[in-house]
Amino acid sequence: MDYKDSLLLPKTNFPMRGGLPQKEPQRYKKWFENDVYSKMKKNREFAEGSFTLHDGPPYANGHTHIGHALNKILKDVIVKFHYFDGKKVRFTPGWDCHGLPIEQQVEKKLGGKAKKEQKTTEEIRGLCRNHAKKFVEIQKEEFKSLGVVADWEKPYLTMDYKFEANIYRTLIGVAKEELLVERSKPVYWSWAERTALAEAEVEYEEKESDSIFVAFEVPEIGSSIVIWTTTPWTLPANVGISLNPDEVYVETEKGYIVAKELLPNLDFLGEVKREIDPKSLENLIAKNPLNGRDSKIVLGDHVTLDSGTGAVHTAPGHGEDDYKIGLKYGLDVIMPVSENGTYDETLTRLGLLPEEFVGMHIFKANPKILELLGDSLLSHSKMRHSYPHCWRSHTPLIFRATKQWFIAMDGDGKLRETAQEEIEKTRFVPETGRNRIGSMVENRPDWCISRQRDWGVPIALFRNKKTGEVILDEKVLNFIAMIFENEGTDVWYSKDISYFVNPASRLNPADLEQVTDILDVWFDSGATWNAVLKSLDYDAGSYQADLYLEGSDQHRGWFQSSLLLSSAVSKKAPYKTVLTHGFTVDAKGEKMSKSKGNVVAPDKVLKQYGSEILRLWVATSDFQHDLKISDGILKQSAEQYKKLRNTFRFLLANIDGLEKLDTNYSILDKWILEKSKKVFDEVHTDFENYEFAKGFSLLQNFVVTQLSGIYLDVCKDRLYCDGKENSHRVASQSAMALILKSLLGLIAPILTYTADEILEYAPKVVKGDAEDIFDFTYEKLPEIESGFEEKYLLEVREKVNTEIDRLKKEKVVKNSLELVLFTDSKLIQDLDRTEAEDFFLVSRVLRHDEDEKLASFQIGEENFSLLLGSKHRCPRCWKHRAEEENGLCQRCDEVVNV
RNA sequence: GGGUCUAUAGCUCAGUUGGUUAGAGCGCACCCCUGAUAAGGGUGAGGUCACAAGUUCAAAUCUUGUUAGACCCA
Repeated sequence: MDYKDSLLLPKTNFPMRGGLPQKEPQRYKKWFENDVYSKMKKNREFAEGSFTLHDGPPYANGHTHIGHALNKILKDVIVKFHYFDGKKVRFTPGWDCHGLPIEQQVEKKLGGKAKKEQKTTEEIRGLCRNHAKKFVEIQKEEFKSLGVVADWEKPYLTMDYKFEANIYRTLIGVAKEELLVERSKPVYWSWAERTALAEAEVEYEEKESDSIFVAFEVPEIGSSIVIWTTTPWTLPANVGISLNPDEVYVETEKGYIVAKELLPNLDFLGEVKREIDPKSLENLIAKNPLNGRDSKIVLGDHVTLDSGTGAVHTAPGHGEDDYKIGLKYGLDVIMPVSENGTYDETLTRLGLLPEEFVGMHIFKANPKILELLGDSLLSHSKMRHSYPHCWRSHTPLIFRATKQWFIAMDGDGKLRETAQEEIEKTRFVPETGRNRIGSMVENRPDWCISRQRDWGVPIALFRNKKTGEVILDEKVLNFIAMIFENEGTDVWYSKDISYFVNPASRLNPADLEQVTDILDVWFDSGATWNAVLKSLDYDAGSYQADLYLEGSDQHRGWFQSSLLLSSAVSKKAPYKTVLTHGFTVDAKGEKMSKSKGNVVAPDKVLKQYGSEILRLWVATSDFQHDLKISDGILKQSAEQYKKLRNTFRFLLANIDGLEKLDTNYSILDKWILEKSKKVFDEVHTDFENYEFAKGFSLLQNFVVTQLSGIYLDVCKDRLYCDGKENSHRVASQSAMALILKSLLGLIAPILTYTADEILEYAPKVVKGDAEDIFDFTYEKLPEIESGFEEKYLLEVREKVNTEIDRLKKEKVVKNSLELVLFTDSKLIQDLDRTEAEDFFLVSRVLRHDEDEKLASFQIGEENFSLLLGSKHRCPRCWKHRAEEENGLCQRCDEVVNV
């Protein structure tokens, strides 16, 4: 007779396979159509704790890559963790919309620079705006397809009118603190295009230059320092000579000073006479042989001995390093070159060169300068080298000091100091981030915030045409901010100047001119704490944010720009915690690149595996270092997912029909509840500390080995064979329901989709009144003492299994239920008989030893043996407990015949 | 070239203040079940802790160097 129909076999409609790539988009669509983020806000309206994650804006250009996916998934997981933990959460996503790359894309679309120049600034800005808008929408959909829940209906865009106004207001705040200063600084300059260039616009090409060695006499010591340069035209602007403080210099018998190491290459200088410590030369004055002006000897680490003489001609108006060392030693920034690359009147005004040079192009002047050097020119040759060129005109670039706006790090504002103090107060995860940003803030020069570009927030200031003085009157600036708030900043380029002048200021527009520089985009994103968190324009949470979370490259970027602006204006950091993640690399740990062909694209992962697998990959990777991703690694995540999904499925199937909890737990129920609580609590703590990989592997391990591997397996007999209302059975179901419920809340931040799907199939005892997973809160399991001697009993079980495995391989038995376990262990004898049988998956556990053992072993003093049972196989439950052939065992008989 | 960081089984990760024979899961191999079935269970094989020196009674752990890789800067 077939008793299968009399069993209570597991039953659920929850599908074994997820079909994630097909089904995820549908569920996500439903979430967003029902505005799940608003629901989350409403559900926690009166919650006690709160958590603000302030989103760092990705750049609104191009599609998202796997690094973006990692970043947003992590944020989503953390926000949801706090949500399911019962807190009020805020997560307003944002986009960085201004800046050069977008401007370049627009120019490319227009068909080049000439076409672009036919358009007005206003028109260009309109095109940039549309470009950014398009990619905001594209990226938004890509993020949503990862299951990321955020305020997608009202994200912040740095080009929102109100946002632009608040960026500008942040600038006003900086000015108010007297941190805004104007100063000359060398930038890449294309004389052919008459414009400053960003570093991204510089291309290196071969160029032939003059290579000259020039002697600068140092009257005080009666000898000459020899410098080497390939840009003779910069010599008029020379104000210093840099030496490396850690190298040895020598004076030759001919009276020339150079680095000792380089002398062998410079045979025209003669033999060594004596060694010189460069520190002894610091601050001495050499004479520029061109014009007899002073040239101060300074010391700097930037001096290398790769080539030249170890003594570097220093002109702060014409070089980055020169500029920096110039700041340190207070050297003048001299800049005698005009926009189009010709010398200007500065030559005669400062006595740099004779009048005939005024108006002459610098490259044409080179030979004449060489003539003028006379005997001081020790050597001259031509050389070819890689030299920066303008990407458009392909003409050689120059470094040219121009007026730029800076945020002063030191001085009265003490910005550096404030920022450093705030770093101390901030929590960094990992802790090394503190050191990293700290050393950058310690060493960074003043922040140059001006750019000579079209697409950005204008440094909207007035300058008096005659005096050159800049108006920083707050009333004047606030008036402009008000206009920006309503109309955006594009109007700065279209309306007449009088439109912006506050009538109450008594300024005469005719006396003024507008500054047309724009702000560095890092200023934009650095002001998000002000424009998003402090303004009332977004419901984005509170200032300071609980968390900023970005890739580790942002120590230099957003973390720092935000810290500086917030420290400058509000005197504190914008964040309480800074968390960084590493970069995604391939299976070998190398970075992804198109040329290597090792790029993992998010959309491909979604199509092949689904977002849940990508999310699981994030949760199981140690994101504080670099994260490896490859098809093989994703396959592994997919396997883990399957195991979890099936365990959930089995739990659902086993509690089918459970209507009311029965807490008359058996010792095994108590054991798994106690164990689950311990594990879940620990996992929860790990998640709280952002240790997802650690927590998740603990969870996975528990699910595989204890829950699925032991408990669910050993409960099969009672679940299938006991009577439906049997307390033994229902108590186990109850334990499973409790575990399922808690487990759902625990994984919901990571596998939100799956948790939501599971809930659809869950009985009322688990689901309660929840419509979906977002109505859930993680509930800790109750504290239960099982008294189950886990360590010992698991050891016995393992040994029993080893023996049974051997018997199976020897073809002695096929199924462990054919066996009876004998033991004199008091601990096991004291267990409930059924619990013991189930735990070891044998038909009987007895205390009296007999002959004909199939196997025996000892653990400590205690003896165990296995032998074939003397009773018959019950055709219903398959335990060997029936008194006669083909007869039911007592339990089954009662179940079937009552 | 400089700064910061990383390296533990094929893969993903644990590994307390130095202290027994370095752990887990996945994957793999072999076996069982066919009442979780494109599932489930059992057993097992995998590691010179990147490499080399040093400190120590004792090093995956501390120090120095080397190699490879990542980010930032020059």
